[in-house]
Amino acid sequence: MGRPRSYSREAVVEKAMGVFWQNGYKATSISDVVRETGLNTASMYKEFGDKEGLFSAALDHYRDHVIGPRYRILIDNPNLEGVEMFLRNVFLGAAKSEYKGCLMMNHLAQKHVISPEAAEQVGAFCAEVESLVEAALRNAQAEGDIGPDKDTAQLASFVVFCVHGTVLYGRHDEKKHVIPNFYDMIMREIRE
Amino acid sequence: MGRPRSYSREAVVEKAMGVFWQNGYKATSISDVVRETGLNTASMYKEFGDKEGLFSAALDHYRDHVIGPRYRILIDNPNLEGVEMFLRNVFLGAAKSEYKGCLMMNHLAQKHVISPEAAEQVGAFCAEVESLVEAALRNAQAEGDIGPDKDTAQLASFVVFCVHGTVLYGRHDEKKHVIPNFYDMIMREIRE
DNA sequence: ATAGTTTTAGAACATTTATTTTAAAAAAAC
DNA sequence: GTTTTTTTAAAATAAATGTTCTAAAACTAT
Repeated sequence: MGRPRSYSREAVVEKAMGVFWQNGYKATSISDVVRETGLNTASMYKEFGDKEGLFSAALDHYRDHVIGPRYRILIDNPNLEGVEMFLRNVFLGAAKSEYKGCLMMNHLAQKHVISPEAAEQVGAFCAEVESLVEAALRNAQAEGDIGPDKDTAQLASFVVFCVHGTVLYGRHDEKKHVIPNFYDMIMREIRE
Repeated sequence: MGRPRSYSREAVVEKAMGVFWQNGYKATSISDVVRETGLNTASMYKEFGDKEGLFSAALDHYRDHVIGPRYRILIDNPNLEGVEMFLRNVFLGAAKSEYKGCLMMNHLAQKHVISPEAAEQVGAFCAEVESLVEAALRNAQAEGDIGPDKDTAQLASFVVFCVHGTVLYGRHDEKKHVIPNFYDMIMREIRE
């Protein structure tokens, strides 16, 4: 009952995410978001509470709709083959994308610019993806696909760092062509 | 003639750099800088023109006094040994540092938050350090210290990415211990 | 000393920002 | 059709921000 809302929450979050991704938290104003989403200020605040609430929703959306799907293949194939497919996808996809960096990683160096809660979200995200990779690597080790002497935790850190950091460096536009080659380097690091 | 200034430009830039480094450009207010440096607003604007001018001076200072010295050893030893010493220093030093990331890299994902001129400065910096590394690697190749099939440009990209990006990831505090091990991985990548 | 020059402290200004309020608009319930 | 409920549009507010101005302070040269 009551007047029906004229917006879709998901569409709004999707667009807001784009603005935060492009500008960073602090450099994004509510006006920017309002302009981009078409949603008015009052509804914005009613729906998300405040700017931080909106950012938090954007982070969740990023996890669930941008990064999450890319890790799907690793969840379905928690082994060396999964790692391989995952990395191949990531580095081929990244080469075509806009190189805005990883929304989460971009805010890793700005932990005290965002709220403690958002920092927590970012930290949890890093831990989560790293443990996904490590689980796959541990299985690979158990199956004898990688050496028993390999430090899977360290390798997982390395992989996540490369995956979520390379794209950032890729923003330096003329270096785009280098990105896909990271795939070979990383796999060699895991295998040999 | 005239009243003598009560501040040292270099000391001011040094402190301003620290604030920008910690917060990022947009999240740093002139008030923050004034509070931190003790310098008053008028002198700030007389000396640097505006906020962008101050940030530009901070970037220069970072290049000349923070990163520059670390590359000294590579300039003096433009060969494999130089690369080795450089990386050892960087990764051992980074393990002890504060993990604020690389001031320049932190702004790579925020190119249009800062001014085009500052973006230019950041880009030039990346190109500069990369060509330093590549020069050393090319010499190493000429001297037969690394294989003739190695793509020195690509390796240089990889090294710079790791050097200036790892520290960023290192901010994820509990992973600090992983950082020093990157040294081995990178050297293996170069050598084998 | 006085005049001239530059820096300083801090008030002043204009704009932007995050957020709240007010009143009209659009639907459902009775 | 009136009441009730929720959303909306836009004005209003309050604080923060980038920048400029004013007048006093601190020095040099004459």
